[in-house]
Amino acid sequence: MSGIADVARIAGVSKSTASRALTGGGYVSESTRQRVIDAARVIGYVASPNAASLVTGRTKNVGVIIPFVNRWYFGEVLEGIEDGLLACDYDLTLYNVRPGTTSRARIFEHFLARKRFDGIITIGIEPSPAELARLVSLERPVVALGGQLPGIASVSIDDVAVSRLATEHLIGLGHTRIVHIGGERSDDLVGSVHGRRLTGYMDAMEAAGLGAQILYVPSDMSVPGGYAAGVQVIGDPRNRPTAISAASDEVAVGTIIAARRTGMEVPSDLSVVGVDGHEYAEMFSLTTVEQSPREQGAAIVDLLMDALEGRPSADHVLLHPTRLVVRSSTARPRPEAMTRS
Amino acid sequence: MSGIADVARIAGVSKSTASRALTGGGYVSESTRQRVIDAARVIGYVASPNAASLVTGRTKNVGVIIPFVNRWYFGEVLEGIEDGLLACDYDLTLYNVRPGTTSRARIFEHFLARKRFDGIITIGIEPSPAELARLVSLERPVVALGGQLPGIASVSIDDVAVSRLATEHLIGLGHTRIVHIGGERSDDLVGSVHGRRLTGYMDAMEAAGLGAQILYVPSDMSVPGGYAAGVQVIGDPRNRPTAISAASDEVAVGTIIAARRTGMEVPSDLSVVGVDGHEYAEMFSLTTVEQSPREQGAAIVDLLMDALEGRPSADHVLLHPTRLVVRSSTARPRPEAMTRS
DNA sequence: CTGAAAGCGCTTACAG
DNA sequence: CTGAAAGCGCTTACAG
Repeated sequence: MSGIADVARIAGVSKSTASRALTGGGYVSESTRQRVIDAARVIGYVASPNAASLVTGRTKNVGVIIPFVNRWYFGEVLEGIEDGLLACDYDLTLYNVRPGTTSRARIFEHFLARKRFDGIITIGIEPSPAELARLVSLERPVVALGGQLPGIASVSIDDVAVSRLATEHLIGLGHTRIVHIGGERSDDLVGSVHGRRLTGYMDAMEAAGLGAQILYVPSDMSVPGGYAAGVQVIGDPRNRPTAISAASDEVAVGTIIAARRTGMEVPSDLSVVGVDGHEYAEMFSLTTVEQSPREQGAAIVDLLMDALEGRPSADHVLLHPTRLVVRSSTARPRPEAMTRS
Repeated sequence: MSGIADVARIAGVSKSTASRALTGGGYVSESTRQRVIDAARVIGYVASPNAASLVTGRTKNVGVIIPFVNRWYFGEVLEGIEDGLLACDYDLTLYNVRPGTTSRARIFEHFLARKRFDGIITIGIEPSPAELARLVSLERPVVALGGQLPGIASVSIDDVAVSRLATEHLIGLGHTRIVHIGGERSDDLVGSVHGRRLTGYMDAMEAAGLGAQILYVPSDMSVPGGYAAGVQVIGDPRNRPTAISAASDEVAVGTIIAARRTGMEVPSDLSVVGVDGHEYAEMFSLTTVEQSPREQGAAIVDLLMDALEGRPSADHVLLHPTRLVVRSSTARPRPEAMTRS
């Protein structure tokens, strides 16, 4: 394992000069720089990040705090972040704070305290006050993706608006008996993304004078969750809605699977709309409000880099664009269904 | 930011003693140790990993090289590994070498060379000779999950056997026109998991005297991939098989979705069997050969820890157990279908 | 059982 | 533009 002393010796300069040539700081004559760089390449020299960090105080590493890795949104975002960090020459340390595990406390209290990073990106995390205090105490820039941390720069979509738009799409088609699946009032660790999407649904219903028809069924934000809830909602033939506004595409897909299994046709018997732009959306011809988590991952990296390099960032809270994509999981309700309402 | 000198001062001892008390190495009287620990707690002291690594040569960090984060198997395994490393007090640095990206080369040539880890876990990676040479040149223990690296300790399932078993299950039910979806001959970066599963299918067919009926359709190892391939296979009413042996549950699920969409009933018109034990399996009543990626993640961490602590590991190539779980996506073929064969 | 000293591999003022 | 020296925050022989 060769060190900078070896490079210096081969290039015939001092360690100081070798360091300057390699890191790009300070004056070095072009010819010397070239000689040093060549020497480094010849022996395959790579600076020890530990030693460098010790003196510079920078680690060239970013910590990513994420609740799941195995859900579409989180996986996409994580890959977007990884790409972004790679381009900036940063490593990524993964802190998986799955809700309902004891490891979450351990990570916040023990692992983060090591400060092995120049900054932190949280994804879909709504920290408790104690956790937030921990985060602040690290004295490193923190940026948030898809969660609202007080006083922390963030990137997200407007979760209320997307769900309102999805619901308005159903209302515009003539539906009145619209059930929302996914939402819940209580906000748990994943953040109240589903809570805000429920709000969007309710807003749309009320604005259309359908406040009395508001009905929502809580569900896990996953395909099996949507399936289980869908079976329940569809099961009762007398109170069956004509349309479902799902809190996410995973929930929507689960609902469609449940519908098909029950022998219902989508969209003739039941319209279903989701939110996300999931990779399965096309396969299920799912009408949805699309977001782009990969780009959000890139955007949050940019925001963090601004903070790390002391650049003022354009915006404190960056709202990422979304768009309604109409496919064939939604249609006008059947006439008899409409009159029954 | 307080250092060990502060702890030492408060506890009234030297830095040496403070360090010994905190790291557990060498002799320290019980009372002194307690005083040091208390002092550290009072000021919230956490040793700088950089400084410690610089002298010990250990980073307490593990690099994980993974092609995807967004596929069920990989996500599960990653969470299992994260849990295991957490328990051993190791951080996890993620190296996402998605196939078909330029970042793969950059990671192998640039990022890994920093050696920010005590060891490496590769997941489903079949490195090129050059990449393997890189890995070896790091002079750190490397262990592999689900890929075969020459001379490297590994954990995996018997991919040939699971697929053979799945196919035998179909044959046992009386099927003879069985198509395999997923397999391909060429092996790409993800490793030839699908190649080995194709082999298992062919072995079973040949052993049953059905060699002439062997037929396989390549597909992406994903739900949309299985859907697309399924539509093709099912589309031709004259050559339609009575059963599908899918290379993975994701492919199987995609096939089932395609079948339902085409108006076919599973299993009465078509039996489908998968491999994995995916979280969707139950929702689709999928018969499958179950593996447990989370436990494999734990097992590979154990293997790496053995190597890091100089313990001889029990086994060099550890084959993880699997089991056939019969649900209702498979059944005897219809009589007329059988005679037609 | 404890402390003074050296050193891990770098970078960075500071002189020249 | 270049080099000698100090120091980043720890741990570890080595004496005592």
